[in-house]
Amino acid sequence: MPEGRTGQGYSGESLLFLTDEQLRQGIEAMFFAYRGFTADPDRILAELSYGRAHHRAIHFINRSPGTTVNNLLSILGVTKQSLNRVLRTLIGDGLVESKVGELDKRERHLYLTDQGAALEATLSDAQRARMRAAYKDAGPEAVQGFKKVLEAMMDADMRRAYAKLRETGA
Amino acid sequence: MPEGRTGQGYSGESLLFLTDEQLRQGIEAMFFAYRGFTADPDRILAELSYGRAHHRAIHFINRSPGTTVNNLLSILGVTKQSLNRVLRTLIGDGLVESKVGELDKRERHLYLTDQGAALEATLSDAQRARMRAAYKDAGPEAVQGFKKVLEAMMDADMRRAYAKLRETGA
DNA sequence: CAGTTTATGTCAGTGTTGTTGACATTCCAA
DNA sequence: TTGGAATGTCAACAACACTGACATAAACTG
Repeated sequence: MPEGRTGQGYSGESLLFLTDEQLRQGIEAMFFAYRGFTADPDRILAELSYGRAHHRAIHFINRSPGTTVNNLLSILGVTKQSLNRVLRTLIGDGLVESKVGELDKRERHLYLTDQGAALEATLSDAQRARMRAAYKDAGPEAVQGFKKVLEAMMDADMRRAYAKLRETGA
Repeated sequence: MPEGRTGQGYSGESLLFLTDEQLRQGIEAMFFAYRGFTADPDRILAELSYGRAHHRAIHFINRSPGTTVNNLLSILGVTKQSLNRVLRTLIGDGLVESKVGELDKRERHLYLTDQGAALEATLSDAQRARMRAAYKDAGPEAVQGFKKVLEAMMDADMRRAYAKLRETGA
C-alpha cells in the first residue's frame, strides 16, 4: 500500500493535495459534514416520525411536480418497493397527491399538497439556513470549489440527474 | 418564505452565490456526491455482509489504534447499543481486538487485527481512489474550497473531533 | 469503608429504510 | 388477441438506528 504519496506519478506541479493524508482528511470531512448537513431536517422529521427517505421524496417532488414514481426512483436510487412505502405514508397523511397518468394510465404523477409544500418549506428552510451560513463563512470562491469537487465525486448517472435538475431550476 | 434571494440583506458585494437557488443546488450536489462517496466501499462491504456502520468503526479504529469504546462513541455519534452490535461482530470475526485497559480496567482499547487492517486498506483504497480522481479533476484550489465549506457545515462538536483527528494525522 | 459515578456490555422492544418475491394493471407490438 | 414489457402495490425480511432497563466492574469521593 503506498503511504503518504499517491501512485499517480509526481510531476513538476505541486500535487501535495493528493497525498493519502490529504485524501483521508477529505473523507473524514465529508463524513462529519454530512452529519451536519442532515442534522436540522432530521430533528424536524423526528417529531413527525418521518425519516430522511420522506424528506428526499418530498424534496424531489417539490422540485419536479408531476414527476412519476419511476422518475423519482431513478433519482433516489432505491427500489420501487422502498419508495412506495414512503409514498404510501405521505399520501395517507395528505402531504402528497398521486394522480393516474392521462396518457399512460400505468404512471402515477406526484404532487405536493398545500400541507406537503408547507413541510417542504420548513425542511428546506432549515437546511438552507445551515448551508447559507457555511457558504457565507467560506466565501464565493470556496463555494465554487466545493461544488466542483462534489460533482467530480458523483457517478455518471448521478451527474446526469444533477445536471437535469439544474436545467429545470436555473 | 423568501424566494430567490436570501434574507441576509444585500450589500454591495456580490452575494449571488447565496440565493436560494444556489443553496438548493449545493444541497442536491451534497446528496448525490455522498452516494458516490460511499458507493465503492458499500459494494465491498455488501459481499462480506457488513454495512457502513462496520466501515466507520474500522476506519476510526485504524485511525486511532487503542481508542476506547466511549471515544469511538462520541466520534461516531451513535448509541452504545448500536456500536456494540457492530463491534461484537467485528471482534467475533477476528477483525478487531478488544483489550482491557491497564490503567483503567473498565475501559476497552480497540485495535485492528492484521485481518482487520487488510479490510481497512481495501476499503480506504477504494474510497481514496474516487476521492483522488475527484480532487484531480477539480484541482487544488477547488479542493481547498471544498474542505472549507465542509468544515463550515459541521456542528461545533464535529469540528472539534475533526480537528483533533487532523492533529494526530498531520 | 459506603455510596456514587463512570465505562462497558447485554437484553428486549420499536421504527425507519433498505432488500427480494409475488402479483395486478396497463400498454404495446407481433 | 395474446404475450411481453412497464408501472406500481402488497407482504415479508434484514440491517441498523433508537429507547429503556439492567448488570458488572472499576474508579472516585466523602
